[in-house]
Amino acid sequence: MISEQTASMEDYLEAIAKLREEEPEVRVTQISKRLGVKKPSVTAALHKLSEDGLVQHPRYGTVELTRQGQRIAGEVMRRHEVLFRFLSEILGIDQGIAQEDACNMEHLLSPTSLEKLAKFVEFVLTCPKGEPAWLEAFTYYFEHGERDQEIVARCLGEES
Amino acid sequence: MISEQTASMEDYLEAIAKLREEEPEVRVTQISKRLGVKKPSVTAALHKLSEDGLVQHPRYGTVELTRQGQRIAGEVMRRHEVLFRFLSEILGIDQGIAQEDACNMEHLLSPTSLEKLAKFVEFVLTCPKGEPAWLEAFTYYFEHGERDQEIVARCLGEES
DNA sequence: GTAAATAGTTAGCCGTGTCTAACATTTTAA
DNA sequence: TTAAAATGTTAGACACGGCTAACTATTTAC
Repeated sequence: MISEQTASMEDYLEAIAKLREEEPEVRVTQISKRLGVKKPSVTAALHKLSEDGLVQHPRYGTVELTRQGQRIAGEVMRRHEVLFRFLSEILGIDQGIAQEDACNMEHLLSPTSLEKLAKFVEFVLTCPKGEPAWLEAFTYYFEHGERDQEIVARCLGEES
Repeated sequence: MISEQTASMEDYLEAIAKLREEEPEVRVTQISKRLGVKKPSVTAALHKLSEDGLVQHPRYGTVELTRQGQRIAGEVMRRHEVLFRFLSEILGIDQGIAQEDACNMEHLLSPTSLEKLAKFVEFVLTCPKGEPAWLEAFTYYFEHGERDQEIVARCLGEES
């Protein structure tokens, strides 16, 4: 079966893809360190991913993603990226926490929500004149617990 | 240990709390139907939750949340609510999908992100004159793939 | 070229959460 | 009031994903 990877298997694919970007060879030890799991867990995971046709991994050898594996890893990374940017750049959450939350949620976001969220982030961050005023207004609101009256006035005034 | 419920355990607590709101008595069968799992799974889960002091459940009897259980269930429901409103009311995602995604992610959102997101939703949806213009602009952008020029003009014009 | 260090695997365990099949209890209704 | 239906539990299995201990293979350095 190809469909329905568990969250963890996606984590492995993602880790392998990222390591591959950094180094020419990916080995069990690297994956182990990156994910913070012991080496036997990596071996077991690679075994499973091999069965599913997502990685190639000769005994005692280096790890390569198959085309399928690359595709899935790419999707996971995209979900991560979108979530991370939303959390950090729009909500203004600390990058460390944003990374963590993105890591946790990246396996669960539906395609529908992903696309909407991606567009939303894009929409906000590519505003013709930099960040829109309301984002600044949100920061104020978050920090002070109430609206900045000047911005409210503008908001009301712009009603067509 | 009280800390660190798995996602599933939180699902059970949430289901019990919701059922409790609807009916005076909560039984294994109801939980089973609501979560789409078989009854032995419910029994097993209740056993574990009992051990953790989160539910009370006499053999063959009805299920009650302890104070602790209620507290955790409340937190889960809050996370669900915030995520759901963000997805459905701000991103405009179909309610069914929004419920599903909220269900999946509600166990993973950090407190920091939760509070930020909650404020964000509140900020957007309590705009003094109903939904702000940019939300409408986002819908347009999502549907047409480009900005509504009139709204862009307004956005640029409002720069102080 | 061989011994030590490093890398990787296997075997076997644990905890979580699910299932089915079989059994026990409680409720309902004839 | 007792037989049938509904409800709930236990036992035993499985998949996932993690761990340690012990083993094997490969690499490095002397």
